[in-house]
Amino acid sequence: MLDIKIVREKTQIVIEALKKRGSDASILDGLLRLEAKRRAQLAVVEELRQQRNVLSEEIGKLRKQGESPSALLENAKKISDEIALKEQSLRELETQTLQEILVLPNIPHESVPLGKDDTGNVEVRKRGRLPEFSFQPKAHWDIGEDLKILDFERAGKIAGARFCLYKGPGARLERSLINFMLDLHTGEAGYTEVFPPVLVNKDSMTGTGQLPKFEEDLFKIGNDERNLFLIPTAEVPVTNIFRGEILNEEELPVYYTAYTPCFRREAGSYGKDTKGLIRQHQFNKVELVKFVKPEDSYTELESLTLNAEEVLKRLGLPYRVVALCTGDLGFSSAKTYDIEVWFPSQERYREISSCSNFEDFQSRRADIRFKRKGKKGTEFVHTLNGSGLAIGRTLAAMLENFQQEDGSVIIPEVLRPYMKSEKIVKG
RNA sequence: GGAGAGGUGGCCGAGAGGUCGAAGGCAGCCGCCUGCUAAGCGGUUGUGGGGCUAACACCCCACCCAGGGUUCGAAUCCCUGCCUCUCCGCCA
Repeated sequence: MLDIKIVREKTQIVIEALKKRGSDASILDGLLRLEAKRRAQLAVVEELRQQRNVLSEEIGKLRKQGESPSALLENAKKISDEIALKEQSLRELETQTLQEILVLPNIPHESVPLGKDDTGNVEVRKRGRLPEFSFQPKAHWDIGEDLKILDFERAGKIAGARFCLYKGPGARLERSLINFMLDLHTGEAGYTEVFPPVLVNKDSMTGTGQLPKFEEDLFKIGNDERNLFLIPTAEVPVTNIFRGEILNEEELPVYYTAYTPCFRREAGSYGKDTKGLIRQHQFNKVELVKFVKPEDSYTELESLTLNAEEVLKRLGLPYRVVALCTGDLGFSSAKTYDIEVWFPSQERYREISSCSNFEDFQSRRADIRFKRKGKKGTEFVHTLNGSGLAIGRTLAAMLENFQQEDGSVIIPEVLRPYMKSEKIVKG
């Protein structure tokens, strides 16, 4: 959420930001009008409340002196009734203003390249050698089915489309990747491992920006009055760990890493990646989340991205890093790097991690603040997160990049202690 | 699922319809005193919003888990929800 004061006082900046994102800046008009009304009404209500307070105090004093306050009572009653009335309309204005401001996207950082869609994204670096094959490389779903480690058909029977049943070395590989990534991040990189709830309430979803705008992407538990949602990413529960809290300056930065399953409706992506592990309703992910001081957030974004890249480096998977342009930037993000891994069967890079700095956009929504030593008041922390990495996509990329002509798949060195084997073979 | 207890400032803890943003203690900050460590003494220290400012100061409003209600007036009374604790039952 943007600061209403900024929208009010630095409207031009917000208009520019919306334009850069390709959004219609005229949506601000209604908000500004509402906000003006809201403040006027607030002044009215506060003025009345003051009058009431003065009268009430007077009444109290008279009572104490044993005199009758009946003359004042009538007036006080009248003012009280009026307050109730005006408060009603103030509440309505507040609700409307909040609704409008919650759907405004974040302001892109000045370093974000201009562009209107993903064609405007800028490649920042490229690492690893693309594999060369003396045969026609297969798609990961064919490799997985031939090795009998991925069973999409039976998953379809159990749950439906966009689910997968992992078996034998496939299931073990999934687990190995989770453990490898968590071990890596909790090592030198210094992240603390957390394992959060994967069902969360509405406030949490609003805190990180999934609600109110993107409800159709979420699975909702409908037969329970708590109205919980399945998380689409660990970002939600982990960022909300500190919702409504004030941290001490010395506690920052906080680095968390979490493995969780993730659940997405994938509404509106019919026909996209219908085969394979790329787009599933349920998938595993190891997430990186940081809470930092504002002045550090952009160096923290660089290091967080490097932490995610390290996984691919150690696995030996070729990848590139892309800076998303203003038109492709996510709703809550001020700046995002996508990490994309090479898929030989598709002869292209596909997103495997998205590392973002949200600045104070999420922390303002979620009310996560910190206090500087010796300074008055509080400030919002900056939050960041990135996948480190999406497990299913990593597994898919490994199958494709490390496939052999005989249909087997070589396990990279770093995973062998987890897999207890060097190779996945048929049978 | 059943029966109780409770949620107050950074922490502990009073309060019980009026002058309570909230006693007291601890912690923190400022100063004094003391030639050791320590102790002692005085003062001070919440958050958000609005107004006015170049800014500070200042003024006002709100906040004692959350949301409603009663009342001229609620931390205090009533209702609902959430959370925590104890006991019983059930359960991976």
